Amino acid sequence: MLYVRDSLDVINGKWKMMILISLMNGNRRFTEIERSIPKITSKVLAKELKDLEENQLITRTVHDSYPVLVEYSTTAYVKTLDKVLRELHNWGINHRKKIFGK
Amino acid sequence: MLYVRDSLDVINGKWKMMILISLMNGNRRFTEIERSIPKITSKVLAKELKDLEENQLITRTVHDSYPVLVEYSTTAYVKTLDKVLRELHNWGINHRKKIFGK
DNA sequence: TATATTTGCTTTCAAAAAGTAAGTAGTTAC
DNA sequence: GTAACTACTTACTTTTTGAAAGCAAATATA
Repeated sequence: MLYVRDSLDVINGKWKMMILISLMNGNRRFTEIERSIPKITSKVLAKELKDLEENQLITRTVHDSYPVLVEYSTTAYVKTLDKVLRELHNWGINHRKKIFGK
Repeated sequence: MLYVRDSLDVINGKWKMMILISLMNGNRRFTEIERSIPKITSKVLAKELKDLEENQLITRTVHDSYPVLVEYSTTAYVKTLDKVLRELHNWGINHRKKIFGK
């Protein structure tokens, strides 16, 4: 289990996974993403997006149109997180059952 | 991916997973655990152990011996996290390869 | 034309979390 | 008697988070 630490260093945090999932669900614009994640604030979202970009998990594209659009999308690399996310999802379902009964 | 949030609420944080892994590896005493996790401080460890206990992921047993011993161990429930941890481990290996090259 | 609203953020200030270092009570080893 | 170990706690500093407001440019509404 030595390498769990390495994973956590990248994807740990209250929001990173949720942002990745939001992007995988097709949200691309800043405000879309913000609205898709309950309770996140724009300051935190802006910061986390920068973080994720630095870690090459997402890309930020500015479209030179009128009005200027900024689009975020996941890189191919994020697909490698699929299994992690699936297991977290499964465990979440399970845990919810345990806590709230049935 | 709706339930990832529920999982994160419980096992998120810089240290929780590492503490669970340490316990799964056989460490049971406060100081053992502390020594097994680089850079964790006793204050943070004490707090996280309380958290994990409240979430019923670990148990704390005080042995009324001389000297008094305190032992921590994971509950059966933690076994359900096995897959999550395994995937995080795998991804960590993979990520390390990507960053440092093979 | 004037006002309101949207987008993609940034700024300011307050609160919470995390880290650092030292301390403590009891026990035991030297 | 001095030092060391165990399982923490306390006091203080630094970092991170959060809440709220602001902003420039553009578009929509009245």
